[in-house]
Amino acid sequence: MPRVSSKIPGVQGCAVERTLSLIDGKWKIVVLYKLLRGTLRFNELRRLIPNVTQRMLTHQLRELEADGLIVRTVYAQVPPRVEYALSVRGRSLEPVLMAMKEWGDTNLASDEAQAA
Amino acid sequence: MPRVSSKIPGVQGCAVERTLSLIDGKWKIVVLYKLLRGTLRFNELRRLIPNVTQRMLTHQLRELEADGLIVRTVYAQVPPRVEYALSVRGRSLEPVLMAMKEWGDTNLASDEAQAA
DNA sequence: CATCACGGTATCCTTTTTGACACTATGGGC
DNA sequence: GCCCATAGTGTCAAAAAGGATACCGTGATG
Repeated sequence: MPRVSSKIPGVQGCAVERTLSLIDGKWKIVVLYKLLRGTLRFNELRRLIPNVTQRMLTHQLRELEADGLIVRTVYAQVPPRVEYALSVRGRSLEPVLMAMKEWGDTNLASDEAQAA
Repeated sequence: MPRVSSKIPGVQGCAVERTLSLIDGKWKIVVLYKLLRGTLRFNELRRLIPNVTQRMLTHQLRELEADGLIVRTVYAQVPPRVEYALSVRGRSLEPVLMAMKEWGDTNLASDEAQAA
């Protein structure tokens, strides 16, 4: 991911870039997507997202949390119980996710090389 | 960037991920942004995007072209003249870019740590 | 003759990101 | 006593992305 490019604040397009930097990361979007439907526990996410490793999932969740997009709730139990949910801010990303989904659905459907 | 994660097609959220993979890359979004306003030549883009190196700009433009988002037109002149413009497909990304911009404008404005 | 602008390439190196794999603590079930 | 599940962490290594720098050919300009 880009991870914020220009050090100079105020550069045009900065908002877009910064937004992108928050949802970039190989699994973040999927995580956000899954969470749109409701709170999930760590291993539920793991099962919903095949191929993601524990380390990666943890890492992405930590970044999403640090960016204030999700909320992590730990229940002091044994066995541990940790729940992840979208924060208000995270849920506000829904239009962005949806715009991307719609674009993808109509523009990436079945074919690959369709320039214009 | 993620660059497409799951090999298994049909995974939910795939469209979003693939869309993301197209606009990821440290400068792609800025390039697309600049091109929303009209055709630009290589060095015009360079001047509009401070900090980008020639190598990076070329690279990003090539990927955008390969993905069918922009169109590259070479005029057989000396000195060379190469123009870049959004393709129809590229322009159709406008809602996505705009959704990201609006989100960024309202959610990243001035502050950083505002969880919820 | 030397220099500039154009639109790149080629090469090398560093940083960032991702992945594999092992390991941890606790309590319950068999 | 041994294994399972939970929700991680730590270490190491590979791969990908990004950046710095130098170079190319041409024609006009000085």
